[in-house]
Amino acid sequence: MSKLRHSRFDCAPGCAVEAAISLIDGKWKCVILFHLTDGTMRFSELRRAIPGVTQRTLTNQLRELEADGLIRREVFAQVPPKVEYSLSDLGRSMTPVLAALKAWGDANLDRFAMAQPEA
Amino acid sequence: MSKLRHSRFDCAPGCAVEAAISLIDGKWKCVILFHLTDGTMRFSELRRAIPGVTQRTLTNQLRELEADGLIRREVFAQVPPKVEYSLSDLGRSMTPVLAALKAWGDANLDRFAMAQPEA
DNA sequence: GATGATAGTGTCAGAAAGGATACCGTCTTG
DNA sequence: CAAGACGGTATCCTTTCTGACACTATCATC
Repeated sequence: MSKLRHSRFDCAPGCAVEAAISLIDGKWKCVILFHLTDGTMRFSELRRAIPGVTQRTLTNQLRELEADGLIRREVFAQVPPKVEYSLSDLGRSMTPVLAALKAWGDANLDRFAMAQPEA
Repeated sequence: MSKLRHSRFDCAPGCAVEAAISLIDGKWKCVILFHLTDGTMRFSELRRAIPGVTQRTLTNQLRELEADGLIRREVFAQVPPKVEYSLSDLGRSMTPVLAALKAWGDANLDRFAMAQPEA
């Protein structure tokens, strides 16, 4: 469980990469995280920012991210309910990963861009 | 059957990230990619290297990785069949992403203690 | 003749993820 | 009074992923 001893990638069961992936595995999680890197957002803001995700799914993903300690959830007990989501320190530490993923995506998106519907 | 597997990458800045994630999303894909960073491997080698994955699942994951252009598959038409898998250039370009994931995992694995009963 | 190694494929089945839809309570606005 | 915004829940459903298991073909070996 301590650090993997090889400098090269090690893929034993329970490897660190798998663990990291498991946290951002989810159809919308990385999108959520990305939006939150810009700053705090309310639930409805996220919903509008990510068209195509249903309330239920968004809630689920947020709950999982929260359970994994990647985001913080602040509830304001006021009459029109207000809930703010923001990155935790742990979530912010994920930024390099997201950056690497984004860099890769940006560099290679065109390769398979044709294989998708126009939408 | 290799196209609509990936969700649409049309929208936000997070889409590139989503695209990248979708390629390594799969229970064993990053494990496979890691093993292949060491060099070419045969099917049975991978199978032995990754205990816990079934033949069928391994085949599926390899097929998807191949369909996504991350790995190359070379079939040698000889009597005991021989198939070698190796990273493609695209697959190798994913290395920084895997490295970032591994770095994050190494740094944070202890935080959330996804303790695996690993030797 | 039987068995094993190789690299799969085919079928079945369960789990999990995600989507559709409806509903909740409160308050404000029309 | 009714509708809408807010941040969800609850229920149902479908798709997808993954595992278990059996089966194939060829050749070498026992």
